[in-house]
Amino acid sequence: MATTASNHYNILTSSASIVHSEPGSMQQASAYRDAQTLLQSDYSLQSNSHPLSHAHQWITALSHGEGAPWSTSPLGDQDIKPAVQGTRDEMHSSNNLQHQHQPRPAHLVHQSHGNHHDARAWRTTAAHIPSMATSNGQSLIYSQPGFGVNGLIPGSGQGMHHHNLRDAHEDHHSPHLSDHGHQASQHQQQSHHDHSDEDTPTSDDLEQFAKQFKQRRIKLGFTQADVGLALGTLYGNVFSQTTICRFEALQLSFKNMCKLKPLLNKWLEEADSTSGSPTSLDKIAAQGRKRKKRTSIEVSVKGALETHFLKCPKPAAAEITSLADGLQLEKEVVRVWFCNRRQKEKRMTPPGGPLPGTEDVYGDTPPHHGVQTPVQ
DNA sequence: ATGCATGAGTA
DNA sequence: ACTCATGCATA
Repeated sequence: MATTASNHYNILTSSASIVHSEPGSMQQASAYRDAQTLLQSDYSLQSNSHPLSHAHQWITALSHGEGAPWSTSPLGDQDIKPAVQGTRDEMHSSNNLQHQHQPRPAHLVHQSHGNHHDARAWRTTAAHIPSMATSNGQSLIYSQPGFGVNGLIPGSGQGMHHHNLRDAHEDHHSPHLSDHGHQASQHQQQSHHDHSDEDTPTSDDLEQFAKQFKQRRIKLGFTQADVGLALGTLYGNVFSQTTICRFEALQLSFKNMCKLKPLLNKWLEEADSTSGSPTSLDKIAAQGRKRKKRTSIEVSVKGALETHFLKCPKPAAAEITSLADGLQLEKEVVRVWFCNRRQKEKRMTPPGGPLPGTEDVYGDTPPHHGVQTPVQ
């Protein structure tokens, strides 16, 4: 095993620039951030080559037992996003990249499981009409006075103010799922397009937005990390470079994308209105937690795991144990691997391509995906 | 850009 | 023990 995975927990390794900041002085670590920043900018400017290309379709089909979180979770559905045909869109702050998605015929929702009413697929292959059109305006961005700068407040005591709004659900939206792919199943749409931002974007919307977002962000000279921090000063929610990156690459769940979009949208506005503000920021010092060192799994082992995943994406504890034993990995590592692998499947841009016959062989975890989306 | 990890919320 | 949102650390 090549994994450096010895049970070795260390505190803050790497970047020596980060020293322990004591409660009160959280202003260092800028060196670290800067380094990251530079690195990021570099990457960002390069073209991201991704073999991903296609339209996405997430058929969220949950597994039997655990399926159907939409009906119970406070946030309602997870990936079900019935194609909205409201022909309304937003996010045109200053671009002309929008497409117009016209009412698609109900995304052929074909759920097959008699018992589970979950599988719903909504493709977005739809024809993007290159004309902008967009009948109504949008401007669902509400700016609140108080923050002049786009989260890039120089030294404004932005030390600590992050109230978690972790559960910012988009609420509203009827959880009733009519699995029938009958067209005309159009309902539950906001009937007021005045300003409200309570519209559920379509996958296309998100895709377009993400694309534009990245574009603007780069033009404005911000790194993904910058944005993450800015969001913190704007909303109180700080996000990491990772999250911003995933947003841009559509590597988040649909629900997550929807949640982040408004925030990023607002930032974009602020950002380009204040395109010329000093950019001083600091990192919220939140260290001190021991984190297990990242285990690096050998490629061969990874292959084995992948194989098992295809056979059984949701192995039982016992199975995990034996698997771990066979691969000489910690059980926990294997368990987490599967969790992450499953989560990966649920992203907007699922991994792997059209795998031949490896779809629903396990009939439990319905396949959702089949194609991917072009990410830039 | 991504792999492995953490933790809150659930079932 | 899983899902989900999120991030540190790393390639």
